[in-house]
Amino acid sequence: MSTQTVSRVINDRPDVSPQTRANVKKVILDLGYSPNTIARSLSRGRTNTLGVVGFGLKYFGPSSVLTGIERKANELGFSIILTLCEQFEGGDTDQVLLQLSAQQVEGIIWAIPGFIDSLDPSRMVKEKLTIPIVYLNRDCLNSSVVVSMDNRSGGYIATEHLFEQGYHKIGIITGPKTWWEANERLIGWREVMREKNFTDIDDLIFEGNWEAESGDRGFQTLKSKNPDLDAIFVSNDQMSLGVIHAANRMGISIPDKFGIVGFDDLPESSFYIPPLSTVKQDAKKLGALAVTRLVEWIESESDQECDTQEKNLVSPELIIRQSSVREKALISHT
Amino acid sequence: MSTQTVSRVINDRPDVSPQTRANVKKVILDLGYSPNTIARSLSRGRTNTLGVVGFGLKYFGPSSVLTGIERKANELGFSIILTLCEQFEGGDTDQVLLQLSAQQVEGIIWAIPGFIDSLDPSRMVKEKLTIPIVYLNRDCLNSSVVVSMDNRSGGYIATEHLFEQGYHKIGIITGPKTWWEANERLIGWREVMREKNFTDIDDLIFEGNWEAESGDRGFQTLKSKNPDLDAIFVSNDQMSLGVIHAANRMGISIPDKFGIVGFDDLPESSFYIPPLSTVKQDAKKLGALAVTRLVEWIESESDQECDTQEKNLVSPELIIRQSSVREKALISHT
DNA sequence: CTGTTAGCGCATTCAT
DNA sequence: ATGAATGCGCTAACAG
Repeated sequence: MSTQTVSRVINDRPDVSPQTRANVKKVILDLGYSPNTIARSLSRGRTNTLGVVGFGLKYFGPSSVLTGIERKANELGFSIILTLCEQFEGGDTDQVLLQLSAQQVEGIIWAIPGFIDSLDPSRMVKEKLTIPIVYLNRDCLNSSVVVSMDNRSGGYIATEHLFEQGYHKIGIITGPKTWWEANERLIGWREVMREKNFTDIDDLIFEGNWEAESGDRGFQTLKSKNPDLDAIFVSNDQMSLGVIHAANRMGISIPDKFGIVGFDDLPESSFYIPPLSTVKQDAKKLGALAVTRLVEWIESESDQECDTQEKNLVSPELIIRQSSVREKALISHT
Repeated sequence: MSTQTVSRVINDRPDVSPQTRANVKKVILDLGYSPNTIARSLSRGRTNTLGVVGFGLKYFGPSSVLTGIERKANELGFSIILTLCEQFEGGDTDQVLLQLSAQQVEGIIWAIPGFIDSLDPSRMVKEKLTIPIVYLNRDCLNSSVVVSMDNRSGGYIATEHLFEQGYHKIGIITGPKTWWEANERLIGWREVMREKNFTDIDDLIFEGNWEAESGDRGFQTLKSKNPDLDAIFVSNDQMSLGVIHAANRMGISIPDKFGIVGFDDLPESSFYIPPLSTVKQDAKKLGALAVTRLVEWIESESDQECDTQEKNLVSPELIIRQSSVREKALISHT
């Protein structure tokens, strides 16, 4: 019995007699044998492995993205090698990319949030690497494949909703301004404000840091600068909680005197007091989409990088709960 | 120039002349060459790769554990292949283990929460596999290496604290009773109740599902069964939020009329209203510890499985905020 | 249908 | 200090 025959059986090749095939299968089962993937990869020149570079799993969004990535990759027959860069070690990102490349991943998902002064891989390294890289949640300007949440539209619908509910002066608490996502949400807000003919809106903007504590501070700051402020679009749910906290402490009732819309739709945000209206992003879907695009690219073999940059936007959805609705109609927890 | 010389340079072997070494290094840099890890693994018989099997990243705990695992593995020079089993596909776990083994991981971290009717790998497969497996957060009874949070002690200190604060009748909202962690926290609570000479405590127990919504239901149920109930130990922070929500709706003021202690210490739980007292678990540390133990085992070569089962408990810490403190002393958000 | 030959890229062992 | 031979476990290409 030669190794080839075994190889054929394992790979379900047609050219084996049913007899031998059965025999081989039986022995494989008895021995508990499983083929060495490493050797197979070396021989085939394909690893069926994807590299994922993330920024940390502290927040719900990134965790969901990763889940989406893993599930979809698994479904398509790819394994995931995970690397997390929590701290901003400059230049280390090149190292990560090189390492992944050395491990022969067939493609990379770069899920580091797009900073303005970013810890991106250097152009030099990127050009040397021939592996497909799909970027997540960042600017579309360059010539790479980028898959993103439509943060801008999210900011827009949130703000628009607040106006529709009869609030008159709407501030924003942003994420750190170096983050692409934070900026996009801000732009969405700006668009609505422009349409409503607001000018001189700088005093309506507070830069938070994604943490609840900064939402608390943001509310105080904005409210003191604008006593007539009656609503805020808050760029994530954690900071929204901080806002609720501060409003509560200051005796400002939500949603009667003050409206809030958050961003993310954490599982628990429907249990805030009051339940939080928010922009829901389907991060799992985003992750899955990134994998789909990446695998398409890998499978296509062709070196053509980007064809459809515009199709890679995932739309968020406005979830209306009590924190932004003055009428007493909506009380159910959805 | 033979491949050997290059190999020697790459692996920092001493027996190369400084001259050639410099040359080779230069060329490597110019070419942007990096060694093929796959081939190296095949040749060396070592992959420097760990397999991690998780259950999902929906909650803060598992995400933090994974972060801890990745960071520590990276530090020790190991890569991580991640597999997530979100759904209970029975028997599939064997598949996962086999797959990981085929990928030649040098060890596995099994971070699937310990269910009673568990989706554990089958004994058959486990015995065939010669790879070290470290289990996370589960029972210590068997002969494997297990690294866990000390959930029991967590339940104990939380409950004890509530009594110390002058609450008299203390219920518990548990996680799903099939989870080992949920059970352990319950046991901790039971111990205190026994010490306080409570009998017939079944009506003080409500089984939740980790979600905020079940905390809400739990509070209502327990309160209606026990009108004199004045505190609950809630087995995670999300459910605690549900409890706060329900209490608020029913006009029961916290902490004056009712005390709550949660479990986890989510980043935002200090911004609940009121800020939540909770049992903080350092999940990153737990993940890191699992990796440390696993790598020790791998490096030790010896087939001796477990030496120090008892050392692998990580202690949680009680964080006291307002939800369990009647005096108005503590108002800071820590 | 089955076996033989060769090679994936590297590292170990032994020569030189 | 360097090079040549050999093998890791598997598969592709060809031969029988």
